[in-house]
Amino acid sequence: MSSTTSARAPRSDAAKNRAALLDAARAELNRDPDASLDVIAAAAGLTRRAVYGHFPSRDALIAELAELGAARVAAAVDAIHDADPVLDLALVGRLVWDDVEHVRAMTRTVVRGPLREQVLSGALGPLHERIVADVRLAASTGAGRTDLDPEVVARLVEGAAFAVLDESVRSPLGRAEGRRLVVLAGLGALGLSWREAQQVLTAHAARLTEEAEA
Amino acid sequence: MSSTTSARAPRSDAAKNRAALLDAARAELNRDPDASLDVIAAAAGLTRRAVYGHFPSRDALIAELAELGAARVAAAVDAIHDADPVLDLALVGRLVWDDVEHVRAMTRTVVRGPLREQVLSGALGPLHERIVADVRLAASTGAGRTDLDPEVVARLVEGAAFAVLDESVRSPLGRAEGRRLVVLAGLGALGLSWREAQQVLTAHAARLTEEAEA
DNA sequence: CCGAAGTTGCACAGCGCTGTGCAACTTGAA
DNA sequence: TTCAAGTTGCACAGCGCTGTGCAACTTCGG
Repeated sequence: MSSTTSARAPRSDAAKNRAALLDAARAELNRDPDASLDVIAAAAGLTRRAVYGHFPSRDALIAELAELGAARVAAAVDAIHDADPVLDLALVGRLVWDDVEHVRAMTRTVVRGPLREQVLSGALGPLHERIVADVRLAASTGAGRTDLDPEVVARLVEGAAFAVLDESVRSPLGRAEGRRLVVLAGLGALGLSWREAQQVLTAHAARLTEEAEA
Repeated sequence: MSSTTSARAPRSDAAKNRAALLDAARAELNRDPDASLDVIAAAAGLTRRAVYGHFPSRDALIAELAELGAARVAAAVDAIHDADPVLDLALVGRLVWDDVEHVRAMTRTVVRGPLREQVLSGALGPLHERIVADVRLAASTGAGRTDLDPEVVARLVEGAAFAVLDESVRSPLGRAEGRRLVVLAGLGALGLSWREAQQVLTAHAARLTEEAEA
């Protein structure tokens, strides 16, 4: 279109525009992973040219977006722990899902794309370690599987979560629905039977399936 | 490059070159999902220009490759059945893995890319239906989970297999190793505990983990 | 040995982007 | 008001491809 910058504050604070760009990028890339800078800039009320005043390159913009998201997830997950490794794992699943669910496609492209390593071993590194620790602890208490290397099990748990993400992109899944699925799939990868997994879910419904309290 | 087409039969049968192109594409795309026609043609001992004598476009070449692969998988899986849904599912996992394991990356890009729908609902449609049927049957016999829609469970099972595929691309996994993992992950998604899954694996070792007999 | 199918080599147009350079303009801040 | 930071609009180069056109040439099949 004409990209009519009609009712728009073309410039006020640079910082504000920068934030607008990140927001727009989040939204547009969530809609189309290959959205061009033109589209993103327009959605932010700016010109493609102006983007280069804030970010050196398209990749840099996306990388920063990924970093921000990862940091947010890390913070959300870091706020809640539980001594029981099984419940802890379930909690992690729930928290991550809740934090990411509204940008599923964007998350998916980051986690399936070249940024994967950078993000997973960066801000989300501690999260992976936590999962490994949970898997190991669960194995030692007899709740989780002992037939595979904990590191591999952790990957499978993460993979199960990603599978739910895939599924939720393909066939739009409700927020609450996905929340349950993530937990069930994760616990399944941990080695629990489906009845055990369901038991965990119902026994701790308040923390696992209900909407946030505070 | 020089790409010296030195000791090469530049042309004999057209059909042979066509096959060579498909082979080369399989290999090159397995190495790099974005391999150009130049690279593929050179690997087949031909020129990029000659490719267009066999395929109307790059996409057509890749699509045909995907179709061929899917048909092969479908045939392999269709040759073996079992009345027990749990064992049947495990068998499917094993067979698919064995058939696909040597072109993991290529498989991954097809199954994660735009060809996904076309292939999964095409030659592999019956396979999906078989999985759904197994899931449903397993649920009715009490062996599999009944807490989720069979269609969703089937997706999770497939997702678990894809997760193993992902893992096997990232950290090179042995053929036999992956075979076990696929089965275990699939049965986990079906709702079995890790002990039950292991039991299935050892109880039917001949058909599930040992190398092909005939 | 002849014709046709198949191949080569080259040139070129096109695609949709990204990243830059630059002159002109707008706006915030002092 | 003044100045600089920020923005716009435009033009342009570049990228790495894909897909075509065409005149040679090579080889197979008859």
